[in-house]
Amino acid sequence: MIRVLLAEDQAMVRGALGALLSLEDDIEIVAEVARGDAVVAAAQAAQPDVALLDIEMPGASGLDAAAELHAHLPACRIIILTTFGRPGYLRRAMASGVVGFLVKDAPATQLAAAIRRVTAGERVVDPALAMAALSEGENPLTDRERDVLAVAARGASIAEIAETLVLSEGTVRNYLSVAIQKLGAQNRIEAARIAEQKGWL
Amino acid sequence: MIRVLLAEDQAMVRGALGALLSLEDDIEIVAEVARGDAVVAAAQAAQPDVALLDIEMPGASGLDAAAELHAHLPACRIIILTTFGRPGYLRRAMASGVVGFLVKDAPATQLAAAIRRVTAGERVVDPALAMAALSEGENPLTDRERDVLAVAARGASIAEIAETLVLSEGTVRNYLSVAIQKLGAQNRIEAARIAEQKGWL
DNA sequence: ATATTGGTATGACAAATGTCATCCGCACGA
DNA sequence: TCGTGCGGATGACATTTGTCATACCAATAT
Repeated sequence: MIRVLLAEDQAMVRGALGALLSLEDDIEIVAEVARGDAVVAAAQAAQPDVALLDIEMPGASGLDAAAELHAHLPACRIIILTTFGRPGYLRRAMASGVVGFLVKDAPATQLAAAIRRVTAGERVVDPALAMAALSEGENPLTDRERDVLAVAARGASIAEIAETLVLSEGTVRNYLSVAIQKLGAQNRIEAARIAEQKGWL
Repeated sequence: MIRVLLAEDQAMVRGALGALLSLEDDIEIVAEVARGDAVVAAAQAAQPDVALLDIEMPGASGLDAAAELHAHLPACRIIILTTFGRPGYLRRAMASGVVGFLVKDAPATQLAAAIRRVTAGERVVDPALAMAALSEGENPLTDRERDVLAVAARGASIAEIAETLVLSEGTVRNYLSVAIQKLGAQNRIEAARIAEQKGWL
């Protein structure tokens, strides 16, 4: 039996995925969590062979959870299962010890197949997504540019961003200006959208 | 047997929900679609008792599909199953002949229960969401204000919005200004976020 | 018949935003 | 040790955005 931990915040989706996997004779759900910051503790208790992590979760993102989990239980294979196939996510995931990356758009049958393949030591990544990650190159933003853009994306004004990040307003404007240029956007709203869509946020 | 049509764009979630419901002895999935504009045709072919519709779908939103489906097959009970419990969505759904409204955060067991209840003629709505819809009141935006805000939400500049909607720039500014005030926002980014979050977009 | 409301438009003005040049200090690789 | 890049800052400037008053017309509500 392959022991699987399932981390997904939406209860109905979690339950449904659990039902789907339980239909397989060789797969067993040994833990279910709804928060990113509950993954490691649950994994230490349940000792799963495979952890299936959503990215969008409260507490900590699936990517953060993956890095931490990999550090604590290196034997546990990690598969990211997420809504958005942002190339930037794939990059971060691979750097966090993840061996599988599936998007929820893929057929349901691929899920069990992916679990078996990573258990056998293979890596499982959607080829189209891998291509996109390779062709799009690195995140061109510096850390601070990312920070500023992330706050701006929530509708904050320059003054609010400056206060949040403890910067002068002029500095915030500079970072935003650079980010807008690097991303080829017209204004920060568009810049934020582009960065988010690529998983650079 | 209760005949169910399942409309959800993410294949993996759709497959998982199908697996979950197929475990029930009295429920049978008779049709699965991935696009909003495929719902009515599939329903006419499969004659389901209950249609389970996601809101976020390509082609047409689940709410649009609900209205059309209700017009074509009034006997079919419609349940909206969606990620976001925006009160505005609930309002629109109820006006479109929907009898059930579930959020994906709810426990998986509620899904089959809801299907049985709507089949028995009951209405099923998350009480917390119903309260929110009642307390938040109507969408305060006029049609045009909504249009302008919707385009602005995608990062367009005033000039681009004006071009898209064939308006003068001054008019666009006026609408945005009014929308910002009505929503109690600081700028159009925040206004767009508020409107979207309430399902008013 | 007469307000009122929504859609559209102008013009003027203030505030926020985006751009640019320039500067400082610090860390890090060559 | 010297350059380079990043984090941080300032000041000036042009442009965009947000606000407000005002106006006209069409459709409703009273």
